[in-house]
Amino acid sequence: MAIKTEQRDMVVERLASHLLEHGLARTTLRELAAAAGVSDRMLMYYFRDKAEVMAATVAEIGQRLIVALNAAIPADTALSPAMLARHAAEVTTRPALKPYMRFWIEVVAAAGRREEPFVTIAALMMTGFRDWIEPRLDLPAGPDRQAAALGVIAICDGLALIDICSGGAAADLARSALPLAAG
Amino acid sequence: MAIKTEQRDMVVERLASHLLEHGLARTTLRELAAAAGVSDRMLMYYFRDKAEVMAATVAEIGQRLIVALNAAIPADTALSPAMLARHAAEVTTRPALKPYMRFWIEVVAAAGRREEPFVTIAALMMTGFRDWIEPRLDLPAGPDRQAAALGVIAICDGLALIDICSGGAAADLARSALPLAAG
DNA sequence: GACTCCTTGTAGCAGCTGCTACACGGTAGC
DNA sequence: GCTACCGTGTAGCAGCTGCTACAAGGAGTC
Repeated sequence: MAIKTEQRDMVVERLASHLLEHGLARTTLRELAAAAGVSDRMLMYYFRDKAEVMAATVAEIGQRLIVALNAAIPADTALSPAMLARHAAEVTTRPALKPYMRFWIEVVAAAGRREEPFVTIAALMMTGFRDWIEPRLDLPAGPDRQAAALGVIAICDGLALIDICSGGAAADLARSALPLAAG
Repeated sequence: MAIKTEQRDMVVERLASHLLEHGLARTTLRELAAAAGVSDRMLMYYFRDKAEVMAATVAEIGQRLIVALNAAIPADTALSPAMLARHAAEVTTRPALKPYMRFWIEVVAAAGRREEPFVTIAALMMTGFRDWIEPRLDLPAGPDRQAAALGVIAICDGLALIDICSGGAAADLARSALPLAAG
């Protein structure tokens, strides 16, 4: 039993890196198995089906993103919504985090077409982001702080979309214009 | 020849409605053909390959979105970036336009994984949005106006993402917090 | 040594994928 | 009437998809 769970964890780690690079869609079991260094037969031994593979891998990627965010903006930070948004947007548009944002948008797109397990995962990850942002805001807990956290998320995600379509320079422009556009 | 182009146009119109409802990914030629009321054989007669079908259909959907936006916010509008963003975000979160935003995010996700024809189409559509927003801003043409247009797009897209993951109420909350979060 | 169970390779299935070869009726031009 | 070409249906191909049946190696237990 130990071998199985250990192998499973290793597979998930490798798959996380692979999906971050190659995207969520158009993945086949054989491709995933090759990327994980196992046979597709074994993938179905470690996991019940493909959906379980994807769910575990996306969860792993979400965790990595949270870890990266923690490293950039520690838990004892206390900023105004505008300052945190500015800081978070600067972090999420860094080259190191761009693959995560690209991947996150793919998850949302899959959730938008009501495809499981992505509907569930997207909602979970959104909750994770809110729980990460809220304690870093210098606001008392409550509806206003929740709304501010959602505002910060909307800003980071909107900039990520611009970045994908028009590149980093356009995203920087958009970021500079946000105070004017959202005022 | 006339019949062919007429049929082609009709197919594109029907496919646009179908894709808006069912999403961009996981579409097969046979499914598309059934939705268009023709045989898959004919689909490949009207179009060179599946990519051409998708490109034409996505372009049609983009046009419909622009038409809907024009109806809501006419061309002779002249608003401050903040006011236009507020107005545009209110429009794009309406139930009638939600499918378009959901679809747009799917296109961006496909572009993010560098999948043609979506890379090209996403860039084109982004340009279309900018060209739609800029003349509706009460700013002189120039870099500042371009940046402001990008800011408006980032806001609308960010809110669309929130809407997909957490629902309309959360998107409304985020919208209300934007002045605070982007200040 | 016999037994059991975890782990793994081989082989393959049924269904779907994008796409195509081929045939054939209709219509326009001469 | 003949030819040429447009439009369309039938049938199917080669490759891929998720998933599985079967068998067997290996380690531990008695």
